[in-house]
Amino acid sequence: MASKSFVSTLEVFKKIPVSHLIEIERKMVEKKYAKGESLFLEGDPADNVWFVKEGHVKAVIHSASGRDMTLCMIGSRNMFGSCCCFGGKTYPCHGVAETDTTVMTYPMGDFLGLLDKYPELSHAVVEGLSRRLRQSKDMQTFEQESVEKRILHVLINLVGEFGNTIPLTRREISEMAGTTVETCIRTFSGFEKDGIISSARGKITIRNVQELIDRQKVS
Amino acid sequence: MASKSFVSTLEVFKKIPVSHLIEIERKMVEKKYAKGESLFLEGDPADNVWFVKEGHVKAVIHSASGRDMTLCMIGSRNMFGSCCCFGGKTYPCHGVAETDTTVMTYPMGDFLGLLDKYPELSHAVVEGLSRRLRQSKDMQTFEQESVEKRILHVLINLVGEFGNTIPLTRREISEMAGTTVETCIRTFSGFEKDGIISSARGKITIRNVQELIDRQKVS
DNA sequence: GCCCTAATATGACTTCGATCATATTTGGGC
DNA sequence: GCCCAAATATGATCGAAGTCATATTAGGGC
Repeated sequence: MASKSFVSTLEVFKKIPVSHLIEIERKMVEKKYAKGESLFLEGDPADNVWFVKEGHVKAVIHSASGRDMTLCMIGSRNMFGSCCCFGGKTYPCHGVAETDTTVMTYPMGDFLGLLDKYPELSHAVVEGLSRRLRQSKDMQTFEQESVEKRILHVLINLVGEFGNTIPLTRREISEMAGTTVETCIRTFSGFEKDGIISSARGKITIRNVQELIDRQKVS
Repeated sequence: MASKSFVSTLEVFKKIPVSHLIEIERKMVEKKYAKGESLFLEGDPADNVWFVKEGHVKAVIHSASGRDMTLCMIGSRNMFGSCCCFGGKTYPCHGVAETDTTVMTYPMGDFLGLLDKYPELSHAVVEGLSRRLRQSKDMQTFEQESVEKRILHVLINLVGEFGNTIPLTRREISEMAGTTVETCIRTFSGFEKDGIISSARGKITIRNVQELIDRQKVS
């Protein structure tokens, strides 16, 4: 059973006895989505927590002005849904498969039961939520900075997620940085001219993260 | 004991037996701050959770470009610190007394212990965190909208906090909306001309919240 | 291999809101 | 009551980035 070992690799469950994981496992349902498919829509009843098994999922909001914004990327072995759903009856954003993706779902009601049963899980969830909240606040710090700084910020975060080669297009970066494709492309041209990144179609390679961090600080 | 009744009025503790609250109470320390004083600085060790007894506290970040931004206002009987501190060793923002304020502090380590002991508390905290996270995401939705819409958004939220008369200056609103005082004043002039608000120095009166919501939707 | 769509690229123009400057008003403290 | 600092107000200017238009390139599917 490949999926059994999957559950035990999840950070939130790491302190729960392996024998109990089998029971938890039993209620999980595996689902597959093709790139671009919706896992759930904004406003759908939030009835599951999700775990990414393979691929990447993004949380998108559609603003009144029509421009989409990517709030966050959830990579392999990460949980989502929990971040927004306790106390909320519906998903506050649109979940989209960023790549071909395999996820596991777990019923929200049962998950709340697990929190009572396992204080360690509760701790891990609270920790995860507050980490995301800190991240979110952190993003707000940059939201009034220049587009260039916001893009640098997004890139620096993505290096943590993907390593030095980021498999995303300029459009995707622009949606994460809250700008337009055109502005994003122009900014990247500048970065390439200055030699701090190189890129191919749908792929960005960072030579040295420190250079990005330094550039973010100046003027 | 006035402070004893205070603890029992806190939302997060509402499901905990009153007899246990006395013990919790014992570790709380009351502190008073004058308007403008700092409760903690960004980067201070996050060693306490806080409860507002009287007044208002704001969470501020200082961006690289020097402009301050108010992330949130915490009103009477609300908890803060928890939102950012689990798993984080330091406060990620600057806590400032928005008015003359009385707060109660509770040691972070003991609070984590309480979470294990009282699943109901754990639930309440998780719920609070995810509510704040949803709010935060919600703010991001507006951050790429026009200044007018952002200001309307801030006002609508503040009505929930203060009722129809908001005791804040245009400077304070501008810091919450991520704009300048001048632009904020100009926008308010427009609102007043159209009769959807009236105002005195440091006080904004909303005639009808629905008018704000409607205006937020157009064009 | 070819086609079509999406990604990358670049120019021209416009606009929103920041910035700077300068008044005027007002309430709290002495 | 007077003074002063902060709040409100308004004009003029500038620049970053959005918008629109148009080209070029490259990869995936048949």
